[in-house]
Amino acid sequence: MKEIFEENIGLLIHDVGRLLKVLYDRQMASIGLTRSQWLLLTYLYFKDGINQTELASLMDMEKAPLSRLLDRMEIKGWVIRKNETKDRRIKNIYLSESVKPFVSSLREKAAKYRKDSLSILSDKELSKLRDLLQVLKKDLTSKL
Amino acid sequence: MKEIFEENIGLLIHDVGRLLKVLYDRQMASIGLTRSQWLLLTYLYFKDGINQTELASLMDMEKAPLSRLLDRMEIKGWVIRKNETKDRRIKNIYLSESVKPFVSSLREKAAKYRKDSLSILSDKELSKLRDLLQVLKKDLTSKL
DNA sequence: CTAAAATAGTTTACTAGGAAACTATTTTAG
DNA sequence: CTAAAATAGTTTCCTAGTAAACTATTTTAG
Repeated sequence: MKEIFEENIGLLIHDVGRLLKVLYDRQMASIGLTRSQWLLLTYLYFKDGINQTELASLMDMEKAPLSRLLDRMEIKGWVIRKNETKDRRIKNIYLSESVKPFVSSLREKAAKYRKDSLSILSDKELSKLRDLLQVLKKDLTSKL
Repeated sequence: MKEIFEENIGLLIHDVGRLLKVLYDRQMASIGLTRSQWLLLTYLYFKDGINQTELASLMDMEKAPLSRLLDRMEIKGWVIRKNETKDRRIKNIYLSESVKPFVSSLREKAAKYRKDSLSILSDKELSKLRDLLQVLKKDLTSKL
């Protein structure tokens, strides 16, 4: 009877996503950096100074949770919000100076995790999986 | 630069899972039944009277979030907790009488949603995707 | 120029998940 | 038989997501 649920792709995706997240968070617990937080840092690594609306769109998330994520990161001293002078509604987000030197080593750690966590699949399988997920994501996004 | 993230399978899975959930919840909003709640009902449909520990294990979730999910469902009158008389630590979970007649029509609705939401992929692709996800889930579970 | 609309970000209320500490009960070891 | 260990479920604290209402600011239409 459990088979019924193991056939359900939606649930499988949900479960695999949850497992990847839990394993990631455990691995990185020592640094105290969750996956969402890592993702934020990585975006900033490429787009330092981006504003919240653009960042939310890039990260495919709503502005509300991003705002709270930034609160937590700001408290930890990883990022800084700076008001734009020309348009005072806008806040630009920067990696804090103290964190910058660590980001690339964080990225290495995350890359290693990523590789390990998916090592059960061959390169060919991974690329097939990626293709299928990209098609699905695009289609689902259009239905939103 | 966004490409870097579109290649990241972990994030893709996360996004697709989120999208499937949001679309499901929107579709079912009229019934007021979220996906987790639907899943719970479906398990009970097959395993009425199961206890919480077994249910948690079947649903692949911790007992704590299950307990809270049951609280919400009990308030809505969908399910009932009954104490086991032989071992008073144990609580068995039942579909409420008023809900039983609706569960199979809920299941039909959910099946239709499931089919529609994945219609962009062919049967062959879906079965490939399912296979890959199952392998991944099994491997990740073993790493937990 | 000013009132209305749009935009950027925040707050609040909700569901949902994990981890750890806790209570009540039952089982087990000595 | 009793003290310790194990088990079932709950509570609390955290992160994270959606949706909707809100504030402050800027843009736009008349």
